[in-house]
Amino acid sequence: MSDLLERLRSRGWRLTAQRRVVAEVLDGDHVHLTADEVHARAVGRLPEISRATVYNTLGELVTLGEVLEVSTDGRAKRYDPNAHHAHQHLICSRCGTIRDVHPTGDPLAALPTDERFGFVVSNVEVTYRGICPDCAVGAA
Amino acid sequence: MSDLLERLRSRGWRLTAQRRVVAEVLDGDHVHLTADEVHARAVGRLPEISRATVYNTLGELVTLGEVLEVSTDGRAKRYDPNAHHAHQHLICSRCGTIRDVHPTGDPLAALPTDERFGFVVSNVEVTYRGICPDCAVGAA
DNA sequence: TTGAGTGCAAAGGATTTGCAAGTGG
DNA sequence: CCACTTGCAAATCCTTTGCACTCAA
Repeated sequence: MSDLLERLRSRGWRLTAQRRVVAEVLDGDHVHLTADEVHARAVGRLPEISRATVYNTLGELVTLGEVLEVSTDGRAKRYDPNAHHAHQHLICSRCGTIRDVHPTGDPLAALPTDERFGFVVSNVEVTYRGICPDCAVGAA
Repeated sequence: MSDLLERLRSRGWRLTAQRRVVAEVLDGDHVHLTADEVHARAVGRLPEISRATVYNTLGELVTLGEVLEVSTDGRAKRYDPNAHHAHQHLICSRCGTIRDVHPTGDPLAALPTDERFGFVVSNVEVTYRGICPDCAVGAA
């Protein structure tokens, strides 16, 4: 559902064809794409869109808090459109697939005050790594 | 205490001046340096050492499991010499400083079986983000 | 001795930037 | 209309690579 575009518009975000396309690409699938993959899909809908614009737009969406940046161990960052639900990532070490999983409690509570060293802690990222079922089958 | 070099030697790691220097730099401070920072400090002890060698060596140490690669949100990876103690990271969103903190329980246990989607989960990374005391003071 | 390790410089991939031209509100 | 966006290409940053040379074991 594209309440993403709604939210952006109501925030006074200048809506251009390029930006709409990027938002739609992110909103469509719930996979976690790299900037380049977003660009590739965007080109399918709007052939003239440039890579720079995709980067700009993704950067803004991250700043606005509508999209999350996920740095995997590999090189290219991935973008997670699911920023409004607290969730964590489960990454396959072999093929790189990312799945969203949902925490049971508040993971922030796991850090006791005496381990905070005076930091004001506002956020936790939790990433599980393992082998996905598909890769487990394919493994030697 | 450089049992790091001990361990490496006993694993049959070919010991060169460059490798020793890199290991010493990592072993010395418990900060989390970028490859370039490691190189800069290594140059202090061994002026001819090249960046490529530092990258090679860091990569090997990671492969050997002696050092951990930490991908922060920024660009350059940081290297964590504290690979033998289970720990998590507390990162200052403003200045990028990384501190090690120590988990109370096993964070792997926090992911229930029905949230594992058939993955064989072997590892969790937990990263807390916030503002460190120094930056809190400096903030407007 | 001799293959593993090194340095250099050039290649590589991901992302950013400068600036002229386009366009949404 | 006009400040904000875009596209393009070149630039930048981090990292890897190819290859001749060196050195630890």
